[in-house]
Amino acid sequence: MLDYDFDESIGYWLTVTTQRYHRAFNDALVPYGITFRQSQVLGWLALEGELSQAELAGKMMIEPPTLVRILDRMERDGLIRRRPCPTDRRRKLIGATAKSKPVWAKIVECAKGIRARATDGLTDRQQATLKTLLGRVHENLLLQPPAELPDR
Amino acid sequence: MLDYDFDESIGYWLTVTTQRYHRAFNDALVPYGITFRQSQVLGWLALEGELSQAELAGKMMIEPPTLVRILDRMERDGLIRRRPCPTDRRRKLIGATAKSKPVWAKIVECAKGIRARATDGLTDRQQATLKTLLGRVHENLLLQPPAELPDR
DNA sequence: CGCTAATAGTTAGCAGGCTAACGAATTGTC
DNA sequence: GACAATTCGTTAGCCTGCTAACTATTAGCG
Repeated sequence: MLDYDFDESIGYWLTVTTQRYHRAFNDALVPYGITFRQSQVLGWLALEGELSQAELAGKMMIEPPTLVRILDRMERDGLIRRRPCPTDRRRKLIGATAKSKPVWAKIVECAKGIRARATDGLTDRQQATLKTLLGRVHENLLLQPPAELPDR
Repeated sequence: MLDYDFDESIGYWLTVTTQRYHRAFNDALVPYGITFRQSQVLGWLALEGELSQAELAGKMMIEPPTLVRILDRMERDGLIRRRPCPTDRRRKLIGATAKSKPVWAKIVECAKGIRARATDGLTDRQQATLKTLLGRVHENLLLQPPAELPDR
């Protein structure tokens, strides 16, 4: 039996921690009928104003087809609006509706609450270290996989 | 406009880093026709031998209904076997098939490769710190959410 | 013994992640 | 100006995550 201890792996800890984080976030958002990803869409729109789907997908680091259905649901629920771009008929501009404004206020509350829970007992310095280390791992994995060696 | 900077949030870095990790892992496993979660199933079976679905779900930290379909696909592909438990007719014991053995060897290779890529440039001490901090965040979020205050 | 409670696995339904492939529109180039 | 390459949004199909609700079985307790 080949041994590989999942418990010792960075991947294991990334997986379970992120899963917990998303679950906590989504649980906290249930009363407002919204999800983690949907809240992130509203977050970017609040920061940047109208964005095309490609721009939004880029900022959220997800693929465009993934975003399409998230936006479909949000449009169905009246949280966002798709508007044809006046200068490029391929593009659609995504904007937050008036209905989403009060929801966004609640999201910020939830986000701060979850963050406080998540970082309980960690110093500011430790939190900064965590972000730095995660950033490094992220960057490492962004690079192309090592060139295909003619292995075997 | 309420401001909440996603880029500064621990949740943001957890999300994007874990996503990259899973994508890299899944990409590396494509040649073997298997996924990250499926490889984890084989990992636990290699470590522990036969397990019931509830035990397996517990170790993988996912809900039983999520595991059911993962196992359905693995059974369809001949990687695992479901066997009725002789002493408890509710339970089914999950075991790895002979066909999965060579696949498991490949998985270990992939896992080590991804881990090496992910931790490139990090000292052993930094890797340990990362795991410790992730463990703390995970533990924090495992606790019940703060008792419902009669807010508003 | 018998009834209730708890447990194991499943199904259904929803949200989200990906790739491949496609039509419509724009850009670039000759 | 016309044709190829690129970009944008979408659809289809697969895998993974959750909760709620169901069946079958076992455990607990009077």
